[in-house]
Amino acid sequence: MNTRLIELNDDLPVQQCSHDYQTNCGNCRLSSICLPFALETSEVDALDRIIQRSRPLQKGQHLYRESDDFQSVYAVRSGTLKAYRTTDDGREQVTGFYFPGEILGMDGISNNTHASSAKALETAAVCEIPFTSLEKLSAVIPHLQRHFFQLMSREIAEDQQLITLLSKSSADERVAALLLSVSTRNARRKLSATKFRLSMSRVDIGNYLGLTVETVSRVFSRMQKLEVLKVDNKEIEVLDVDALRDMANVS
Amino acid sequence: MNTRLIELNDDLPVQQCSHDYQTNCGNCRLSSICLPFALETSEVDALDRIIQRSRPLQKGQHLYRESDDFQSVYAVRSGTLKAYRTTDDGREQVTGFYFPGEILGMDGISNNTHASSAKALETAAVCEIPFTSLEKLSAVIPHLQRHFFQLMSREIAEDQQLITLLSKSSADERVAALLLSVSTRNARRKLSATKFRLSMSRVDIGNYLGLTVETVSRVFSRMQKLEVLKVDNKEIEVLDVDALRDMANVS
DNA sequence: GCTGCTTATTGACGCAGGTCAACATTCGCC
DNA sequence: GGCGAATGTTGACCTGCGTCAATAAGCAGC
Repeated sequence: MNTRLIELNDDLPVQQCSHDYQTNCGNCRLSSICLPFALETSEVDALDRIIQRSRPLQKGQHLYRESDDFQSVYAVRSGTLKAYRTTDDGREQVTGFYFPGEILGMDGISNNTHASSAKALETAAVCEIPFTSLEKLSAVIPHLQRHFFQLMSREIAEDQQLITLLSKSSADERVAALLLSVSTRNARRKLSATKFRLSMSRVDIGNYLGLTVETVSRVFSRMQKLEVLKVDNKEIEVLDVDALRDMANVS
Repeated sequence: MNTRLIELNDDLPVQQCSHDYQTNCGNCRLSSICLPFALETSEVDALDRIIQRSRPLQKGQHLYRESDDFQSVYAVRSGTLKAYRTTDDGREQVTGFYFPGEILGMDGISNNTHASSAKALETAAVCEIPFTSLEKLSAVIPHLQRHFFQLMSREIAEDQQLITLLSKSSADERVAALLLSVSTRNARRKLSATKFRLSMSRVDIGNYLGLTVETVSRVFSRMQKLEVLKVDNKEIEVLDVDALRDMANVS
């Protein structure tokens, strides 16, 4: 199995979309999230040369699938993706959501095989970073090597946080924690921290948090009744951040 | 805060213990688990030179603590350690158990601060691998760089498996999965896959699996009644591996 | 616009596992 | 070896969330 190239539906008309194919790392407004600060211009150019940009994924399309050959990691340029695994008995587990500037696919390095699948939750564009090229470049750009070690380490730390959430917290705490996570990640991209659209469905949220759809829905309703949130389907407005923080049990 | 050196209780008499301080990577019988196969003798020697071996940790001693400065990752030489985080409201979450040949501490790379604490569950010896030295060496030994990317990726993949376990599975499934994990890791070290001593307490097991002590205890009793296990306190004998696999829902 | 399909909400009810409590066993220490 | 503390087991009871079911609201395709 090999899906090195992004799976594209060739039946689609080649539409002229708003995504900028000409963007490179040097002028990308996400580079502050995606790249190490300390990189020099020449180094950014070297990185730019190995990165492949391709046509956006449509909603529902896969970027890669579990057990595909691992060739690349990916940086999200626009849209949202979810990563998920399928258990032996056929159930799905969402392991993460990925927003612009974030990197996914790193779980595939250990076996040369993707350990999870990645699917676009809405139209999404990614930068493909072939891993062998990245390795070679890392050996000569110390900052880049360090950056990738750090990115992987952060993924580990975040997974551990999710483990704690799943192991210890009530339904309210879990949903509150997810909303705060989305909120801070929005803020990092200079978007509103209090008013946003959840690109993922209630099913995905529940799956990610280890809850049923019904429970997620009830928590949203409860939070709305308590005037912590204003919920209009996928549009969320956080009315009381402090109350939300209290519910998530964080300081 | 800085605990670069392993925290030792200096009140203890300097005992002559059975651990071999003279071991190096070249003659370590764990190297097949711990190191990449493809390393040449000269490369192993280079690695050997940066590794620090120190006196064993006593049961209960910390190797590092959450929010300590990150300086090194560690390879377990003997004994078992647990990694855990403390939540904002003071609860503990065990995030992993580490057996001989396994590497821990990698979650500290991203912030230069350990994201978890590590504590010896019994007398344990570790090899300390200063991370900056490792980085420099990785840049000149491609196999080593790849190996560490793979190790971190494996940690991510394993955490994701735990996430799935916590999110979806019943108490029986969780305990069965842990026992199978211990069993296969023992087998990798040429120890018995069916008869072993659990170095962790029931509390730690429950904490790791998101269950209470009582539930863990009940599952053990149930499995004993079903003649899947023979349980004598920490001594476990797996009587029916297939049944255990069934309970864990794996093929 | 209408139609059928997917996604979200709400209510009624049941159960797996948490909580509390009593007791048993093991372990560290003098 | 004996004593106290820590750890493990078992039972009775309770509750948060899952399950099932009915209904409502979005949404894509025509």
